[in-house]
Amino acid sequence: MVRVQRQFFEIPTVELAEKLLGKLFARVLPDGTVLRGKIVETEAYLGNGDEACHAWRGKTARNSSMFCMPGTIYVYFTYGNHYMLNIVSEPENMAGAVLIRALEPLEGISFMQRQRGINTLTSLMSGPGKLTKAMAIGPECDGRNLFGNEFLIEESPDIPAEQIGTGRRIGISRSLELPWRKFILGNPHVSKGKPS
DNA sequence: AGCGTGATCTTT
DNA sequence: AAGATCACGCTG
Repeated sequence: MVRVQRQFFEIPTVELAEKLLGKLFARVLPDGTVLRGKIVETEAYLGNGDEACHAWRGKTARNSSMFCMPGTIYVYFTYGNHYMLNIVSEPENMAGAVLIRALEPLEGISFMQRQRGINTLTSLMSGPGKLTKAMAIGPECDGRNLFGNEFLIEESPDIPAEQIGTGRRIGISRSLELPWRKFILGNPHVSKGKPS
């Protein structure tokens, strides 16, 4: 497996949301267990002009890692239960991130199933809250990055444009008009959530 | 379709 | 200090 270069993340956020489709997200646990999934659904969030973005009003304690260098990981807690995983984009001190909404499980599946308490595949990581639970990603991961030995994005061929679906983002109430959700058409691991 | 669950942010 | 909101997931 070949990791993507640092420059991979240094492109506009919406473009990055598309480029990440098909790439592999991997976590290596301290005991050497490898968890790996293919990114099949993403959403772009941009600090400037996007009222659905946590950082649209500026930097706060919660969203501060969104202002870090591209390739940083932004993890936050919501709805009293769920952690969300984002990959930070845009130059340092600018806010932007791509929410990872769904992964197709590839490796470490028994660990993931144990984490989730289920034994199916298509509902294992088909949602942003599900995939963090499956990969045991919590608040301690906020602010880490994809350049060490724990979290990696690995190369895989780009998804052809005709296989990429685009639409409104899910579960938000503002900036509904921005078509910044991207997903692989027909992939069974894409989340079942519907746009607002 | 309805609700749990708790941090964060806005408004008083 | 109180109230609203929330980049969700599960039951029914």
